[in-house]
Amino acid sequence: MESSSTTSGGSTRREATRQKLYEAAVTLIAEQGFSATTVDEIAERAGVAKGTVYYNFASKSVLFEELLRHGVGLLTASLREGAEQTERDGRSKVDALDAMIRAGLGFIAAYPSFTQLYVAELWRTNRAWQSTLMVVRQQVVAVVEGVLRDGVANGEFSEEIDVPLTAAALVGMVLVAALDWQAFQPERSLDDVHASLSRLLQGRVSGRRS
Amino acid sequence: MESSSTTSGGSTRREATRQKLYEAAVTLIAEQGFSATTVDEIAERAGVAKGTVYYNFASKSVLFEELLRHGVGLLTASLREGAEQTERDGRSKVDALDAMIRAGLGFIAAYPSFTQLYVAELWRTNRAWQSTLMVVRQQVVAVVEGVLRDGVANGEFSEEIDVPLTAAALVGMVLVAALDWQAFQPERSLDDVHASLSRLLQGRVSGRRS
DNA sequence: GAATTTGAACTGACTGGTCAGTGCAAAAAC
DNA sequence: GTTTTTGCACTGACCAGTCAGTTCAAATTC
Repeated sequence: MESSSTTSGGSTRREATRQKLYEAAVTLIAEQGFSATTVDEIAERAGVAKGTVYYNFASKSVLFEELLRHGVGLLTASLREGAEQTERDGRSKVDALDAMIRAGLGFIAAYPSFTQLYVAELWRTNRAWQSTLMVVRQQVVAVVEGVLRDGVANGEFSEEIDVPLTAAALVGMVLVAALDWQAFQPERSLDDVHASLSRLLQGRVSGRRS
Repeated sequence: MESSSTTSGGSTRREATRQKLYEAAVTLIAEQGFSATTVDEIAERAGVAKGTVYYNFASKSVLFEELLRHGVGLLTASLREGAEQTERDGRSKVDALDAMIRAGLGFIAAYPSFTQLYVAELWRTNRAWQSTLMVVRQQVVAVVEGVLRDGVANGEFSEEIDVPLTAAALVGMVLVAALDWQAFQPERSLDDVHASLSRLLQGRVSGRRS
């Protein structure tokens, strides 16, 4: 999150340090995983001493949990914003979904490391931060669920759809398609990828017309 | 959990030991990640001495790479089998896709740990087994791409679709939906989940009543 | 307004523990 | 008698977390 350099109360220096640590940690953990990433590495990459990490965060796990929350906050905000724009224009819910897909792709393009890390850690079981993961997952899926539910309510979507499951599937579709895009065909444009997913969403894959 | 001995080669004693090690490693690594899982744990869970691990595999990484290849072999076989069944019946390519989704869900239900591990490790960069990951990803996506290409060729799918990207998105959709199913709503039946994804695939979400 | 004090932020050497991988003699298994 | 497994002691590297000490800007005192 941007830190307004002035504002009262909180020490800005501390906030800046935390931000640097988030940025260092997110890339390292995305590349290597949580356990393979050492606190020394994070400190070095952030350009601070190891002690500073522990001055700002109670432990390596806590740093990770707060990083997760921080990033998911950005993601959900971005999704919601995408959806709300179409809402203001009084467009359909399919358009809202479409806008969210685009917003999701945009976010992932902007923060690929965070997305990598999110996908890699989300379905692990028996870990210290299990509850944080659940919360964080639910926050993302809930945004999509909201739009789906609205669409069902106004008759735009079939009542037969399973809202939670469909929402999860949509999120997965976007996440995985985007990661694949970044990792294996980064030359493609966002519009390109968005168009493909849009087509898939609207069932124009199995329809024969052009 | 349990799996029959894998077809080929008579079960040498060595083969059986390897299998036990795969099974032990897959659950542990799925839960904790590669780095957080120790060789001692794997040996203990497999009911084998640590020396045996190193008698059978050159290193922890090699064990992991071979485990990946082994599992992806099972997955692609299962997907292909699903698709081929509809092919024998001369059904449409949508049906083949549908059958593959079902086969994928079935596989994931049977080997949830492997799927967890696969998703968690697939988009990591800068790791020792990078090349193995690429190969293994391509094998899975290629199966889906094949069906899509066939469908485009016979006019059943629009020529506008981006085959590689759509294939990746479909794989992602199934993987994530299935992991979510297992992790957060395991009481649902396979049929249930399959029906939802099927509906999504065929664009009956945004469509009018069926 | 210069001198002094305060305390939040930061530093990095150090500790106690963990873990991948080795070596090898003896026992099983085939 | 060859292959495979066992058990276990050992090593060297690595790492999370600690803590006594440093820095410095703002607050306080004179």
